[in-house]
Amino acid sequence: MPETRTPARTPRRSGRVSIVDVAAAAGVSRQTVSNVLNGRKEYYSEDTHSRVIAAMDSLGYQPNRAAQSLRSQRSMQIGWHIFGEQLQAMRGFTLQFLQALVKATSDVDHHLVVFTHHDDDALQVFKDLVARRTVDAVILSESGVDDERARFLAEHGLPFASFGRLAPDLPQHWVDIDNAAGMHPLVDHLVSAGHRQFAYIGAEGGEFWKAERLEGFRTALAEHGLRVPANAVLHGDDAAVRAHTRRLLARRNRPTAIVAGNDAIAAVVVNVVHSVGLRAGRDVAVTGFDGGAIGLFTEPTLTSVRIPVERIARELVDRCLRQVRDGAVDGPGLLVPTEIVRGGSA
Amino acid sequence: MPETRTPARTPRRSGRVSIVDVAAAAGVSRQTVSNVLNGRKEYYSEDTHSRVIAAMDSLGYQPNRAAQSLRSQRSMQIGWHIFGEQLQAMRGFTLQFLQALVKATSDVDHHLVVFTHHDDDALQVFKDLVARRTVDAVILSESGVDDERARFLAEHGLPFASFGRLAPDLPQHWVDIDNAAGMHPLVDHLVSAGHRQFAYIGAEGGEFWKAERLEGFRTALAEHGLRVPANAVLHGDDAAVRAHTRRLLARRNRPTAIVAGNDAIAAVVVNVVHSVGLRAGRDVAVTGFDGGAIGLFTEPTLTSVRIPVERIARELVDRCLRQVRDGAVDGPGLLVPTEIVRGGSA
DNA sequence: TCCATGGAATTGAACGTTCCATGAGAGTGC
DNA sequence: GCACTCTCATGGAACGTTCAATTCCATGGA
Repeated sequence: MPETRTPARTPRRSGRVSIVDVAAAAGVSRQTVSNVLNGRKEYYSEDTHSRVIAAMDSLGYQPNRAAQSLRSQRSMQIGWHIFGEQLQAMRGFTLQFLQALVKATSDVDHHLVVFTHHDDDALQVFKDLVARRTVDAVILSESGVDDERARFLAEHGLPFASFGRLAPDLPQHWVDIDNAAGMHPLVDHLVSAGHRQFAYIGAEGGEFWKAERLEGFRTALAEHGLRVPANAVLHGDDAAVRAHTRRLLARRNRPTAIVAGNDAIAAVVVNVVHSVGLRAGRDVAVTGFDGGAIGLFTEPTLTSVRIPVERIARELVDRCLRQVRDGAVDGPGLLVPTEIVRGGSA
Repeated sequence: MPETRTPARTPRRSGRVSIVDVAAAAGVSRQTVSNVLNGRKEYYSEDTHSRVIAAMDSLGYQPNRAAQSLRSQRSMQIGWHIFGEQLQAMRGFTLQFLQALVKATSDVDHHLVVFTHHDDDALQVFKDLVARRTVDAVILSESGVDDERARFLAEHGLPFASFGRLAPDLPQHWVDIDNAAGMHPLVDHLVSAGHRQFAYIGAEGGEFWKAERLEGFRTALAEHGLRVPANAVLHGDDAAVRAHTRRLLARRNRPTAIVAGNDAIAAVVVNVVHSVGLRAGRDVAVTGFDGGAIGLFTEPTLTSVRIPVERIARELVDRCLRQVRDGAVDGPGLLVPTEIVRGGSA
């Protein structure tokens, strides 16, 4: 009998082309194809490499993620966890950040899976992630310094990276912007434009970045020998911002420059400025912070501080993968610089 | 030697608890645990069911996605593909839609994977998806009637559902809002408030929904015996919208109501209205369309038409899963109703 | 001649689940 | 008592890949 068994050329039931089909076509073994696929150059010759590549191309082979994932214990997926508030409210750069994350992950041949929590237990999502290993790592954004999500992930050994500084006893896997430093060019610009009377309107809430922006604002002013009166530093939600702004503008010695804690607030301020018959950028300078799309929809457009989302996304993904590859690496956090965006509002 | 080899009770190298551990703990077979897991009630008794559940709980068992996926040929993941423009521009509900999708997918025990394309070849992403089967189905948003993505997916047999109507020769797996119908209550409201002089400012581009909103606007007016003058129907990008609005407001017989094609445009219009010293909602009525977060950031807030994103997301996911389960089911598309949102702008 | 060396490739096993075919045991009908 | 059905349960195989160990073969030194 010339051939006892010839299962080789049948495309197998699933119809999809697998690694063994490629192996057969290239005249090598399964494992060799796998090695080529994973670029383990020390295990194959230049010649076989090209034969395998040719076979893969001609068969239109694509490795099966589930199989790779099962065997290698890697999902090739990165999770992104966001709070509902980030979506509800118009945190200007959330969308840009999403796009940046999709790009950053796909650049390293990974996929981005998005998570939110809906019920009370914010950690439930993470318990599932840890147990089922559906993602190799998690990116947290809008994290507080003492983020319970980060703490949980650290305890359970799931790699993560956080957009926002973390407490010293947590692994320092974070990327953040230097909010305080970002304020300086903004203030410099305003002062050199002749402004001396300032007001600050920030978002309510105790997050680190909120305090830091205000602090940076104060420090920057101080460098010019200026200070902001205590009654001109205000906080609040949407409605409060409107009210604050109206009252500020009604004062006898009304501020000539209103510095907002973020673009969304600045947009509201601009609106209120107009609604009382003044003009932003001419009668009152208004600045934001984010540098996102919101600033383009106001009239005039916002002068703001741009957060380099693409860079941040890349760094976060990079930190995640380093942990996946090398185990827990506890490097220092990273502060990325911001840059000022000139619009018409200041 | 007392022990030659005893791999039995050792939790196996990976350290994770698997289906066989549960089986051992419950005193049943692997397959029975699997059956319980998948709710195949005809294959186990009530008694074994509770024993298995108890064992799973006490061991903290979570099924391994990769293994399930490999064997069952289901990834339990749904992809969402978006164009860069949806992220760059402030398509108001993109974020809300994201949140709704995350919720809708997690409600049916699936995950959401987000895709964009970066290079020229928009279909490259889909070629990968088809070949690697990383997702069971794809959700398209902002789809044109003759969407090439939908056509490609239909050809390659990957289930999909589209937010936006599709050409008749494509599988009718779509959900959409009735833009024309949505305009009617808005116009009714304006007319009953006494408005007779209308203008319309829409986004540029030939998308179906843009034409339909304008058409709905016209029809609704006609029902009141009114019509909009040809020179008061305008289109354009951001800058053009500003210019258009200024010119409209400068006319001797300026419109008393400006109907915008979406919230982003309406926001710009409101801004311009204020910047020329008028007040939206008092001197000029302004309406939007989307009913998203943008409308809350203008002063006054926008009167608009709310798109029921949660409902749409649910329906899209549902359509996807029906295809995955039952094969290609070619039901009719679904038009979901909108509702008017009352803000201060009209 | 013999053995160590090392590059290139191969084979058996394993990852954790579900599919498939089969089996044990109890109940039913004749 | 026997065949039949029905419920519940089982073990082997398979999904497609990578890990770990092994083989093959040419080379070179002792």
